Amino acid sequence: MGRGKIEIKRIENSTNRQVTFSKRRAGLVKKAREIGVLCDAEVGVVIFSSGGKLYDYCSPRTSLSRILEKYQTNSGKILWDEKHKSLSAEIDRVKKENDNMQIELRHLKGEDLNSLQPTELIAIEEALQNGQTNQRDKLMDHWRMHKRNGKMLEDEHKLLSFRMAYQHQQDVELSGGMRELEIGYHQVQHDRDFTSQMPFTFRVQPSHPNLQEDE
Amino acid sequence: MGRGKIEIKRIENSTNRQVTFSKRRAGLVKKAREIGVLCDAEVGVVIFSSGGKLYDYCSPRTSLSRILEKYQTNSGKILWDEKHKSLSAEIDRVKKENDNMQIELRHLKGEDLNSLQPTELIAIEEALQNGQTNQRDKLMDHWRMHKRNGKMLEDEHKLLSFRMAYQHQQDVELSGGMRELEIGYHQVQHDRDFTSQMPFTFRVQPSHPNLQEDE
DNA sequence: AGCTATTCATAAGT
DNA sequence: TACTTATGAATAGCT
Repeated sequence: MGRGKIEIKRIENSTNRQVTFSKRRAGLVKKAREIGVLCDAEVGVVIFSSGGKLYDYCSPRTSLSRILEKYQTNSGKILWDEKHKSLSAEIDRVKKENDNMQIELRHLKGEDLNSLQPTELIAIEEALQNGQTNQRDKLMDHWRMHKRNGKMLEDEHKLLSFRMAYQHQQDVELSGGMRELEIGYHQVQHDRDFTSQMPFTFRVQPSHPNLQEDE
Repeated sequence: MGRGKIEIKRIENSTNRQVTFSKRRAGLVKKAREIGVLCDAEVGVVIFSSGGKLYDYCSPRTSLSRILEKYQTNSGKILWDEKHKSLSAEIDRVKKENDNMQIELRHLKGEDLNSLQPTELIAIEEALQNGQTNQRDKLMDHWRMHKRNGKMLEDEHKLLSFRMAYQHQQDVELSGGMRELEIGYHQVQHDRDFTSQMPFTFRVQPSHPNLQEDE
């Protein structure tokens, strides 16, 4: 119900997310109010934005505390006793989530790779490649922006130039490191099915160390 | 929003009221779920039908009790006993840790980079470079081991060869993308202090697309 | 904050 | 009770 259909998943752009949050929060509260009036129901709504800010609504003639009390009675649970258990469970859950993220982070940083299979290593490669592409695009954006605005400070200029030159050097070294592969590659070439699947010409780039400097 | 417009006031016909209640309750919960997912919010909804029956909803990764607890903390309406406070504090601590890791992960994967300064982007670059080096070493280990043991299965052989050739291609492409930098680099060369710090000869590697194939 | 083109939710009808 | 559909609402993308 907008100019386009959207997938129900976290909105990555934080401005859009904030705007959508405001609009939908208003919509949700309106709906809550309407069902209360139309159907003679009691409704309580509590919303925490991702920034932790609290918003709430409850039908007139009552209060959230009263609704909560009624909730306790009706659900047959005593919230405050239950809370204990649920808090502990919550801690466990979040800690587990932490552990998983920790592992993923380690892997992306190249740690604890020993137990991994080639397939898993390749998945990591893909993530890294992807991250690298995005990061470089962004750094290049900075470079271009500064250059265009002509207000790149001396230090920033140095930093960015140096850095991007460094990136290039790293790429060349990585390329070089693959030289050993040539041997293996020739073996592979005998396999027609495989070579026909290769989407590119595989060629090692020599560094041409004897080219003259520019000036 | 139906076959006709309706006034927002109590529906007198009890059958209609009941039907509308069911439909709108479902709609309300759906909206609550959506805002939670889209905007990364925590939502809790409590509804009592006119008959006094209880319905509720709360976002996944939390519980109604936890939401209510947070509500009370935020609204300052009820005092908590110390034990619960400390549990809550623990949760907040762990969740914060969680959020930080989430952010770091996103950054490494190249997401949410817009707000970052060059310095921060460079830190990410270093982590990625490092991870990449380690990951490739490890993959290369697999390759070598299999080759030495002579027991590389056909499929594994293909996978590894193909992958490492792919890596090389990616490196060449990354190198190519840096060509624009030459202009900026020449400016930097005038700065003696800086160039003397550069630990390498920076030179753009052309792809030599017109080289002949082997054999 | 407003403005629409669109998609969505739902009041009636079956 | 559940399904269908004509309509009014909600809202995503823009400005």
